[in-house]
Formats: sequence, C-alpha cells, structure tokens
Amino acid sequence: MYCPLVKKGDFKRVFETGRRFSSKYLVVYALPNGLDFSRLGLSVSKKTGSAVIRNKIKRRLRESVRKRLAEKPLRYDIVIVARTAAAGAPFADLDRMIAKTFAGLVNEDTTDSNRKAI
RNA sequence: CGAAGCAGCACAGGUGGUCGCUCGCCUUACGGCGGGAGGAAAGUCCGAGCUCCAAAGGGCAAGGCGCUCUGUAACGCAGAGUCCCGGUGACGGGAAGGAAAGUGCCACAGAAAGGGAAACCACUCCGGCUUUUGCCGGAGAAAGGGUGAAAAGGCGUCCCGAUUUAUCGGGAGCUGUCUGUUAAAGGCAGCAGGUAAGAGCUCACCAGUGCCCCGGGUGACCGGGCGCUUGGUAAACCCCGCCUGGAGCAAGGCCAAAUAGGUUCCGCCUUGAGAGGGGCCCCCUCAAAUCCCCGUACUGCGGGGAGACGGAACGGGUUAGGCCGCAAGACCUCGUACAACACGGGGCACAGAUGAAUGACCACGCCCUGUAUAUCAGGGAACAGAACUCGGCUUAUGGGCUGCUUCGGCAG
RNA sequence: CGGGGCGUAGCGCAGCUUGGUAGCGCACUCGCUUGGGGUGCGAGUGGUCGCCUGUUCAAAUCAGGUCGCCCCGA
Repeated sequence: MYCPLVKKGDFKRVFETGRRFSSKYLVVYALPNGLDFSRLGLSVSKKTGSAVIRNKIKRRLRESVRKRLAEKPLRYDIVIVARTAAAGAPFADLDRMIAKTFAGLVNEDTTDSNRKAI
C-alpha cells in the first residue's frame, strides 16, 4: 500500500531528516511517517534524458517499490532520486537495489510515530 | 547496366498468460466487463474554434504580410500558373510591389560612384614654330590604355571580284530569331547611311524600359508596334496596397474553509478627488451627484461638511483545495469535376492523466549480432510520450515497397 | 501558455546599431632582462564568427530557417 508524496514541505523534511542510501543508480531517502502506509516521491532530473527515458525510469522504480512493499509493508516516506546512470540500467539491477535498501528499514513503534505525525 | 530526379504507399515487432496503473459502466460489496500515446504526441513558427475583458466613429502609432488566379473557417498553408536564377536534362530554388515621391549608402582603387561642363595618356584634323624628333594653340572627340563589383546599354566583322566610288555580286564569319533534333543541321533578317576621319547624329538588330497603341489571357504576364536610354541598393530609412482590439484552459464558471486588507452602514474623528475606455490622441460614456448641516419663500437657489479608528454586513483575491470546462469528427475512402477543393454514396474510429496513468516478468514464433555449423549467449532496432481542441508549417527518424521521368554507355 | 537574451582564439569578452581591416585581457611560444626562476619589456602563434539558405559587388554584421544553452512572468 502506498500513495504519492505530494507536498513540497514533505519532500524537504525527508531530504533533511531522513536516512540516506546511495548507490550507483539511485539515492534513496527514507523517513518513518507514522501512517498506516508508505508514501513514495520520485525525482528524475531533466539532465537524465528525454521525457521518454525519464518516464521509463519512474515507471520501473514504481513497479519495483510496489513489489517490494507487497512483500514487506513499511510505513515510511520514501524519496528516490535517480542518477544519470539509471537511464541505461537493467530493471533487475534497480530492483535488487531497492530490495537491499528496504531490507535495512524497520517499522518504528506505532505510538511513537503517531505522536510525531501530529 | 550505371548515375540521377520526382511522386506515392503501408508499417513503427506480433500472439498468449501472471501481477500492477488509470478512466468509464455495472454491482450493496467482493469484484466483473470495456477503453488507454504519435507520425511527428516534439519545436511552439503561423491560422482558427472556444472563453473572459473591452468596444459609437475616425485618425495616428506599432506589428505582420507582399507576382497572379483559385481553394479554404482561416492562414505566412495548399493547387494550378507567370517571371527570374541554377542544372546537359528529368527537375530544383526564389520575402518576386515601388529606385520616374523623397532621403541615405556604394569601402579600397580611380579624374570621376549619381546627374559628372565624363578627366588623363594616347589619337584625328587645322594653324604656327622647328632640319627631323617634337613643342604651342584651336577644333574634334569614336576606337585603344589604366581603376573598380559597377564608368552610363550592347552591337554593326573580314576576304575576293567588278564597277556607277558607294554600291553590286560571291565566300567565310558573327549577331538575332524561327523550325527541328539526343546531336549534327536548315530557313529568314542584319552586317548600312553619313563624314576629312569619326561619333553618342541617322538607320538596322538585340537588351532594358514606358501613367502610349493593337492583339491574346480572369490575371500575373505574353506577342507586335511606337517612344525613350534611365547605375545598384528598399532582407537601408521609406512610399504604396492588404490584414490585425487584448489576453489566454493557470481562459473562464461553481463550491468549501480560514484570515489581514477593500466597499457599504453605524459610532467616533475630521476637512479630500471627477471617474472610466483602448498603446496614444481627437473624442465618447457615466458624472458634475448623493447624504447631512445652515440660510432663504415649498419646488428651487446659495454656502459648508464626507478619507483615519472600532463593530456589523457584502462582494473580490489568496490557499498549486474540490467540481465543471474536458472529449466521436473543418476524418478516411470511392465516384463526378483540370488540381487543391466541393458535392453524393460508403466506411471507420473517437485516451482524458493532474507530483501527472501504458510498466514488470514468463512462453512461443520473427529479426539482428557473435561462433565453421547447430546448440547457445546478448539485444528488440530509429526519432520519440497526449495535457482545451482542430488545420498547416518546420525539425528528428528505422527498415521496406510501388510508380513515373531524365542523362550516359553497350547490344539488337 | 507567454516573453527575453546568448553562441566570435584554449578561457572570459568587444566588434553587429551605420555591411568592406576580425580585436582586447589571461593563457601558449620565442627573445631580452636575472647567476637561475618569477616579475617586467618586445615579438609571434592561434578563430569553419553554432549550422543551413538567401539578399548584396561584398555578410561575424542584414533577412529567413534550424540547433544548443540560459533567464523571467502567469
């Protein structure tokens, strides 16, 4: 279960206070959100490529995150920034990185996160 | 066979399965069924629809367009033509009105670059001087020389013979034009008058040009006659003709919530202005009032006052808030008509997201690459992703097919 | 959706308005100066003016198209 991350302030909070995982193709920021589901934000720079390439990267990342969250439901605000190398990456590599990153995340105590959210 | 030039066509990797996204419909719900990127969706270069604002009219400014006719909702688009340029040719390219309304510019060189008494050298004739060479003066100004992109349109040649000594005949050649050809070719016209010699004079031909005439064409323009000989540049200013109100779906409409300022009224305090309209002007429209107070003879007339602060109500803006706008045609094809187009018949399709939907995996077959082959391995090719909707233009781009035409070579 | 600007030598810029010679600084090379280096002085090398087409006798400059980059407004 997830929904898109929308607000500019939410992005800013995740960038500044969230955990950071870097890899060849991606930079992933994650922050517990205190909700019953995760929210996903994607950032692909115009320098990465044309609209077609950028769309393809976002679709692949969305697909990968959907599959990983189905296996392991997290309650995080996640922002994934694609690096320029992600344009030519095979889907299997991207998926492996997402899975590896999610393996390092654990849901926090519910009451604690609720207090934070409010 | 080789080289080249046009025109057109369809495609944009297929089928099946699993999981997932988005929209619509059905269902109480679980869920089910169906739709889901392109030829350029791109660039945003034109033209329209649609929406809001403005709008009596005229002029100016600004911007755009600029051969003709036709088509179209419209266009800077298209079709058919005209003229010019390039190409042996098929064919390609052209912002192609006006330089005789005016202004400006034309570097360097050159006497001179737009009106300059067209200069200099050299030249011809006449007169004078001189042994000659030559010098001086006058007249003439064509051919020749030098600069430059351009010097005031170009061109009128040569030989033989005869004689009436400026004409005739013959030949070659040149120029122009016509016919025809792949090419060679052929026909016609001109090559003259004048003069000391010549010419810018007369004449012939060609070129250019004209608010001239005749003929053809809807027209651009073409052909002929007549007149004239005028440098180029308007993608320099400009002139002429035609067109253009402004903004854009974040247009615009409705709804919701919260808050500071705005308008009206009340209280309190106190003393200020015509407003609106398009880029501007003439001007036009609405106003020159209303309310309160005072004076006076009711209407009326004269004089004075109204903005800040607090409360209430109202309507706008903001909050990337929600809904609507927001989804079947200026389409394709066949026939008629010279083409675009129009008319008639038939056919087909018709995404609506909003931090923004098309993806991932598997199987089969197909294509490409690697390897001697099979197996096998890798990849699915190019350009590229709708954002209110259409008609065009431009640009990017894969492999393939079809038709026509031109030039050259070889063979029959 | 609307508007504006830039592209010239390895780098940063001028020249474009009013068309005829492409220039400045740094950098680079050589020489002088110094015992040597730096500094300084002098000389020199180096540019398809983003690309295509056109106008013109002549285009970095004018016109049209195109490509790339940057900025602004709603």
